[in-house]
Amino acid sequence: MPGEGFKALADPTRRRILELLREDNCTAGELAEHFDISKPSLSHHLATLKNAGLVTDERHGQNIVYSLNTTVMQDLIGWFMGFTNTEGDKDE
Amino acid sequence: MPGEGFKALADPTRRRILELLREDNCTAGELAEHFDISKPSLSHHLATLKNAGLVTDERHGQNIVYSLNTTVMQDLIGWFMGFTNTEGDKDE
DNA sequence: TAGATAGTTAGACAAACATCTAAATATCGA
DNA sequence: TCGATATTTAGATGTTTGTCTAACTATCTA
Repeated sequence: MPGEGFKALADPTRRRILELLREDNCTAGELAEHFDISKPSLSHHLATLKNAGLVTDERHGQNIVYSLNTTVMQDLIGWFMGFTNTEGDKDE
Repeated sequence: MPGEGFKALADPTRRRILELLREDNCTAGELAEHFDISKPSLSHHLATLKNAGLVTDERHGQNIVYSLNTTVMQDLIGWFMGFTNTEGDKDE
């Protein structure tokens, strides 16, 4: 189930988008200013992130505002946490 | 720099390999028993994980034993941790 | 309602990826 | 050294991905 999330994180542009949204919610246009790719390409990345559940979008007039979905982020962190403390996990 | 790590995690077979190695070190052959893909395909996945620094390998006679490199795993976790506690990060 | 602005959808294309079979390398045991 | 076993490397192939331009949809403003 979290497979889409991991795939979404594989691209550096998408990771950077998440980092920007961590600071503050942004419109698609504001996000676009940070990258050297076309708006359709950025839109495609946003759709990938949305599909993975990592971001949500909401229209405000002409703009569409994107926000981080921390819940899904937490799920991914949960997977990673299984790899910390491996010593204690074993029956030893 | 952690880009290779994230790309390596994008594939479900590779994530499963990491989960298996979390339990115990394995030879390439032992790992292969858990998957329905050819040995060369598995070897390719292992090379990807090795290239990302997520696993290390060591030859023991005829076998090559793979182990998790928890250090690089921790680096990835570090990236995720930046997404927890976002409220406290802001100047508010 | 017409024009401008914000953003997405459609379609094409090259690069990257996962997979396979066949062949090569490395080690062990007789 | 020869044959068997473990694994990787090479080369080919179909699929997925990231990118683009062109066209479309939605909203605002005059």
